[in-house]
Amino acid sequence: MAVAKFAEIKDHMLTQIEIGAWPEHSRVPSENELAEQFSVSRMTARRALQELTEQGILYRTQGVGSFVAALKSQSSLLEIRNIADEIQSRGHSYSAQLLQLTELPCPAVIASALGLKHQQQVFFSLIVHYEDQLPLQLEARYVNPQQIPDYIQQDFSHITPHLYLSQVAPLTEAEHTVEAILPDHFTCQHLQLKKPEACLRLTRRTFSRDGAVSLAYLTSPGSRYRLGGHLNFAPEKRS
Amino acid sequence: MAVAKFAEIKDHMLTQIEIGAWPEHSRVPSENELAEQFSVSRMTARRALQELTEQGILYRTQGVGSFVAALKSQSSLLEIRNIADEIQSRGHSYSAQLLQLTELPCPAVIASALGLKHQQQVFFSLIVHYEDQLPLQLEARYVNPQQIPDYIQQDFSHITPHLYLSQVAPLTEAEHTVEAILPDHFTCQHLQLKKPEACLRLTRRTFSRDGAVSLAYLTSPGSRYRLGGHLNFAPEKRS
DNA sequence: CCACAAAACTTGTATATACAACCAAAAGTC
DNA sequence: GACTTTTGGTTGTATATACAAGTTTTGTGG
Repeated sequence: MAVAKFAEIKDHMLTQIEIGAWPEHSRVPSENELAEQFSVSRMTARRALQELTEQGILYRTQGVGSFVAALKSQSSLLEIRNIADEIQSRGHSYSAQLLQLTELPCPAVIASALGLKHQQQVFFSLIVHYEDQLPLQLEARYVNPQQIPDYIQQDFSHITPHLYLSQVAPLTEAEHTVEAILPDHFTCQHLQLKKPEACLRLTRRTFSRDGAVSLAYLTSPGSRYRLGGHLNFAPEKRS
Repeated sequence: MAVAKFAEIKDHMLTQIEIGAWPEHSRVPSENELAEQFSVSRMTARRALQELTEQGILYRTQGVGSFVAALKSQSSLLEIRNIADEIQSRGHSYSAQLLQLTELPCPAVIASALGLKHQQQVFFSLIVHYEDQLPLQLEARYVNPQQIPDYIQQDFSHITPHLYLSQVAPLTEAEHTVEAILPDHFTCQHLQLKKPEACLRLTRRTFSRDGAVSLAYLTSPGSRYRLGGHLNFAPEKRS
C-alpha cells in the first residue's frame, strides 16, 4: 500500500479546510459518511478524524458530530523559528517581499538597544512574509553594522534575515516582548488590512558573543497569527 | 464501563515507569503480551501503547518492539507568573474584584478542551485584576468540576484562582496561546476602556496527572500589559 | 563455520461487527 | 401548548480476524 487510506482521508479533509470549503466550526462528514465516500470501513474513517482531532484541527462531540476548529497560524513561544520554516512545515507556500534594505542614521531607541551611538549608521531591512499569498508578518529589522558588515549586500528574497544572521553570527541569547497594538496606516497597507485590527507585535533582540546583533519588530495580524507554547512541569510528557 | 480498559492499561504502564520498574529505553510488553495479561484484544492493548507513544512516553519500532522514552529535562523558558505576584513585585498594589462564580452548562469548545461532555456542568469564574486601581486583566476561567469540586466555594478576593489551583492540583503541564484581539463591549467595560483597543489574550490550559483542570482566558489591554521573555542559547551538550 | 532460507515475533493497516453513551429532533401523550 | 417518549444519527469502546512490513532468531545445507 503506497500510502495509507486513513492518510488519504486526512489529506482530503485538510485540503477542504485549507481551500475554505469547510469553514471554521462547520460540520465535517461523519464517520459513516466518510467511510462510504472513500469505500473504507468506519474504523479507518474514524482514524482520520481521530488524528485530526489530536492535531487540534477538528473537535468532536459525542452524539453530535465533528467540526472544524478555529484555524490560525501558530508559532511557539519556546523556540525561535524561522518564519519560512514555520510556514512550510504547515504545508503552505512561503514567499517574501523585500521593501527596503538601506543604511540609515540610528534613532535613539535603536541605538540604545543595540549599544550604538545616536545618529551612527545602522542597517535597516523591511520585509513582508507571505503565507499562501496572504501577508502574515511585517518584519522591520535594525542590524548592528559593526557585527554584520555584509548584511546590506544579502539577497533576502532567498534567505530570511533570521536565518542569515544565525548562520553568520551564532545566537547566544534572545530577548522577546510580546505586545498587542493597533497598527499604523503604513503597516496596515503592507499587511493588506482594510481596517486596522489588533496585531501581535513581537520585539526580538538577539545577541551574539560580542553583544547585541539586531533588533526586530515582527508584526502580525491577530486574526492570522498567534503564539503557542507548551510547558511541562513533570518530566513525563511530550516535548 | 466505569473506566475504559485501554485507560487502565495506560495507567498501569505509567505507574511502572514512574516507580522505575521500567527504566528508560527498556522494552515494555508487546501488544500481544499486554492483550493476554489484561485479557483484552490486541487492538485494545495496541491503543494503550499508541496513545502513550503519541504522548512521547514510549517509542516503537516496527518489527522490534516498544520502549520507554528518555525523560525530558525541563527548562521553563517562558514563565508566566501569577498576576498578583507580578504586580506586587513591581511595587504596585494589587486588588481583585470577583464578578461571577457560578456553575453553568459547558459550551462545546470548553467541553472539548477540558475533556468534558457537551452541556455538562462546569465551574466558571470571572475576575478583574487591578494594578493600583487600574484594571490590568480580565480573567475568565472554566474549571473541571470533576477534578476541583470545591472550586466554587473559594473566596477569590483573597487568593487568585491560579494560586488556589496550583495548591489543590499540582500542575504537570500547561499550554498557552497568545493572541491579539479587539475586545467586545463587555470586556471593554470591565477593563474600563472607553474605546476598544488592541488587547493581549492569553489562553492557558492547565493539566494535572488526571487530565485537563482548567481553561482560562486572560485579557489585558495592549497599552497596559505586555509579555517579556528572555531566552538563553547555551551551547548544546551532546555526548 | 558460513551463507542463506525459513520461521517466529513485532508493529502497522484494514475490515466487519457489536454494543454503549450521548444528543437532537421527531413523534406521541396529557 | 407543554411535557415525555421514541427514534435515528453520531461518537466511543471493544473484539476477532486478516494480511503487510519489518526485524530477529532459528535452522538447514553447504
